[in-house]
Amino acid sequence: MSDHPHAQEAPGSVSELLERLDGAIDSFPKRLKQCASFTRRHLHLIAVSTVSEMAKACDVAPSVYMRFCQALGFSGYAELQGLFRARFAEFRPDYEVRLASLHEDGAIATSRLLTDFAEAGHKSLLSIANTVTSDVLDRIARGMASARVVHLVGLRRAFAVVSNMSYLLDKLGVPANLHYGAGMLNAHGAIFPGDVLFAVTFAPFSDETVRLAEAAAKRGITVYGLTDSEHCPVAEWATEMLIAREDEVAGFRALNAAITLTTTLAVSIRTLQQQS
Amino acid sequence: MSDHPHAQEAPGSVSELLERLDGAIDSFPKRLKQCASFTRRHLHLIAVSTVSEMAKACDVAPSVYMRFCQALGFSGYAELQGLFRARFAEFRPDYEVRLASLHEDGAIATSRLLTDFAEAGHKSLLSIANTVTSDVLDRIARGMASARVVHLVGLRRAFAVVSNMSYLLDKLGVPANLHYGAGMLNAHGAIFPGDVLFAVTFAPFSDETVRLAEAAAKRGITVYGLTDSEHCPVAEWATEMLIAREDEVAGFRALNAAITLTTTLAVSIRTLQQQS
DNA sequence: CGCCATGTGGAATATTTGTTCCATTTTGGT
DNA sequence: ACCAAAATGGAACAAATATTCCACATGGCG
Repeated sequence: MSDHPHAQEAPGSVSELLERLDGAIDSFPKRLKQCASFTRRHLHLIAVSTVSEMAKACDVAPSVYMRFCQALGFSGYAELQGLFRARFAEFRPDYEVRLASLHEDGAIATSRLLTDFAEAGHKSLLSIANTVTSDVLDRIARGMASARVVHLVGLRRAFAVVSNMSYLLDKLGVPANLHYGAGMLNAHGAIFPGDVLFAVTFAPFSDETVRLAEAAAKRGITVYGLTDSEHCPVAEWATEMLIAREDEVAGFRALNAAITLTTTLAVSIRTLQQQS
Repeated sequence: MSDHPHAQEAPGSVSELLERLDGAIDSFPKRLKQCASFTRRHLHLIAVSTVSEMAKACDVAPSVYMRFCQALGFSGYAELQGLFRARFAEFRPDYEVRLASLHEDGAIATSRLLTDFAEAGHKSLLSIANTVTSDVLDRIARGMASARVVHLVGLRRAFAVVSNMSYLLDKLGVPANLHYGAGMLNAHGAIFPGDVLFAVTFAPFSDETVRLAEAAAKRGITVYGLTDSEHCPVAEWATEMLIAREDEVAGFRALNAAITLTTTLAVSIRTLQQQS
């Protein structure tokens, strides 16, 4: 005997929310559609906005946004917002406990792992929208587009990121040079004035990457950095820094934020090329 | 004649805040030091937390955190928080309007790209949760965990995926062999019975990757494939296939789905190791 | 054309959150 | 060991925010 024809459970994850949003949008009246489409595109705002702010952004009354939340199965805005703030329960994550529970049941664990990583991915993507300002990205794109050669360095976990970047820059016709290997990073032999260096390193930071950034900066080369924490030592030598925080699952992190940022960077360069 | 010995202006940017934090931390008493050091390391939490939450995370009383804000020159927590929420004001203008003005300002175009790629990432992650069943993932994980050597092959866009996989397998102690380079893939020289091959290729499919999968399969090697479409020719030779559909933006695709799948795979292998 | 069902937004209320106050504890100097 | 100054945390108060309610508008259908 509920007020709504089909009383639903509240979505418990970002994925579920997105699915419900996509499923329900057609059956919504005008104003709720407005809410749905704006919210869909600006999920990351929910964590840091009040109902009135979201309502205003959607160009509806606060009470309408309230009904929107309820139409999705939430008790109200607070519960919806909780979904996006929940990640920060990583304060005292009882790390050990999660690890233990992870291998207690193998069959279930694998299926849970996938949804956990997908969820962590959603959150990482939200996080870059929140922490990266587009003007930094824009300045880096301009710097790379006009560089003589773009040097890429990233070891271990960061290597996938720079190798992807190398592929993208190549496709765009931007001269790029991927620095490989341990002990082989050679700033003096190959890096010249007018070049830029794009250095990627995640905590714990790779000494070699940091030293290459330092050497380049000291020779007057523009250095851009991509990392996952505010304490990256490359920051000291970099003209611009990008921070891509990744949510973790059982101590492992995927590379969603970093890959998305670098891909955006590449496409952004293309936009610049097309304008000139 | 202020209450505080040196009345300061409130920091107007995150950089200023950090400088003040670093400059003042030594002169702070115990509890304020706690606030400063936790806050320094978890700046990103401020935007989405209440005073009580921050205070609790710092292990101090809310009133202490309040004084901490004031010691930094803010009128209170709200003003400090404003610093981290302020940047989102730029999202307030109606979205449709911004769409039209895409070319007039580079930073706006870049910002639009970032939200588009984040959105594409969300969709890609949803897609794997919907199309990949965990038992396939589980079987691949078991196959890899018990292989003599895991051979990895992926060229061009897929290379970042396999190089990431190579890093992860290495970290887990799974013997892995990353096959590099064009024309150099050599099935006969290095792949032996008991090995498995993990082949990654996205449309348009790389001939060399497909041929290596074929050669391996014909020699009785177990082949696993990861791709982005049902029509991948590797499927013909593979024991198991993973399909990671990626959404595109302006003809470019990030690698969210593929990276998330492979990371899940790796952690899944670790789970198996811990059970035995 | 008028009625009912549904959608809408402003204004009232309840709840949460930020902020201040002050009694008590701790610290450091003599 | 004593005192003064500083720091601390609980509890009261103020402000902001979420949520509900209801009068009004709108659109479909007899």
